[in-house]
Amino acid sequence: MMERQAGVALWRQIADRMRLAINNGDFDETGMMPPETVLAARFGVNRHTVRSALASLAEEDIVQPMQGIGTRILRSRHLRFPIGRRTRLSQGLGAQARELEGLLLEAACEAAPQAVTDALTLAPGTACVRLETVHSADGRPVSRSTSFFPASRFAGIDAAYRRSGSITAALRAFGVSDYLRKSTEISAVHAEGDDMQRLRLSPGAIVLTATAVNTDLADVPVQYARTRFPADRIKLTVEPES
Amino acid sequence: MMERQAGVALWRQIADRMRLAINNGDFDETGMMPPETVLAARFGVNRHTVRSALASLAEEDIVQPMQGIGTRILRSRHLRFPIGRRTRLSQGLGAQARELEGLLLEAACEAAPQAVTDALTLAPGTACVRLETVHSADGRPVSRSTSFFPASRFAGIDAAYRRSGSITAALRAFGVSDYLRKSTEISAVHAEGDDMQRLRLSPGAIVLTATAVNTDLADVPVQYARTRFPADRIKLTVEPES
DNA sequence: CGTTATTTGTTCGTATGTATC
DNA sequence: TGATACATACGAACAAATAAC
Repeated sequence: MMERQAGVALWRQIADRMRLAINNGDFDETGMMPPETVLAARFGVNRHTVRSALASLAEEDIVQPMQGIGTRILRSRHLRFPIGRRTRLSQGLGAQARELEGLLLEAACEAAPQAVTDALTLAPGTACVRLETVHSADGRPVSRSTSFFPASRFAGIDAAYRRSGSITAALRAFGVSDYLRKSTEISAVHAEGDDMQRLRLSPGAIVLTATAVNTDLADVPVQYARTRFPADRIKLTVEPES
Repeated sequence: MMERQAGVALWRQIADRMRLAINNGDFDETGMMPPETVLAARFGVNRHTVRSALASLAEEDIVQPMQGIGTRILRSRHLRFPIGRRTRLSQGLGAQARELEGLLLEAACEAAPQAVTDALTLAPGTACVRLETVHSADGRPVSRSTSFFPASRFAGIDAAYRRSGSITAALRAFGVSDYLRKSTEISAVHAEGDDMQRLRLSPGAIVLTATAVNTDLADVPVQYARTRFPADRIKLTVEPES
């Protein structure tokens, strides 16, 4: 039935499937999880194993166990983040959350890695401003970004970002009235280290990674960004649009 | 150092990181993995643990251990699958593999799930033709698709697909000369059941899931498809185009 | 009001897998 | 290779809280 002895604990596999079912709205009628004994029978495992899985979901604030009553579902549903010609981080999630918050974790000016200079068509080792940010929707972290801007043109953009809390506004302060998404590359990996902490994920959680290059209206690259989204909280959508 | 009691065995976490490093081209210069003792030191674990991780990668045909010499890297690099206005499964991967093969696993005509009828703007429970396919590049499975076509318009499209091995050709046989990608939704989950077998993945492996709706030139929905890509073999790219 | 059924919470014990030395 | 410590999974209870009668 379910894979054992594969390097992934049974309780975690079950936690994954339950999280998915919750996000899929499978229990929306009652707002409660089925009883542990029922879940154990459904997955063909011991009740203890189901309890471990539920404890893991409770840790993530997805469910709340209540003795004598059952296990309540606290959160469900994905947010959608649209990727298109004019992709803006804050704007994309705008209507889907009551409160959206951006936080600048770190800013530095340094020689950029080769992947960055290649994408921005800069000479290898060119200095760039690097911004590390996290965005939260209704108190839940939903994205973690690492951005690079050519330092020659955008020195001090970190201060502009700090003032406005917006990349769009910060770029405008440097004369970039508008910018377009040139390319986006999407992959997915298991969460690691800093991302796990910042996005409040448990080990084994999946992050969607979008690597993007933005250009100004003259088609000159202005930003290279790698944004990580928790796959259980965000879906990416691609909308054909001008 | 690395997370314990996390539901994911250390050797699997390390296998994940090594697979990522290999795909990232970190060992391209030599084409060999560093010695086990070096890897053990780098990850801060016992050599046995590294050996378990390497055994797992060998099982996936990613590396090949050779007595007295070292561990050779067999495969690396991602394929890129472009998503755009005119997304075609075979065409997208065309130039990146020597040999591309599509296989029809199953065809059926049945009442479609609600998610499908909603997306295709059909009445709930409308009959659809369902096609289950796998695509392989150079002998490696790279995608697993489930497609739905309204049965009233496309009855027998399975035969057309069987003849041509192409959705584009099969649709053309039904008078759809061209079709466009209306929407795409991307998420990522752990591989399960049938997908694990068909894509030859190990448990805990990540699959990128693209759910798409295609319409004909009159903007009438013709196809609903859910395609699963192994995240360690495929990256999705979003290209703004005409 | 107490009784009963349901449901989560806890404690034993045992066997196997994981990781180190 | 064997010894050791801990995590995982199962099984069989029993305790505690809640709801319905």
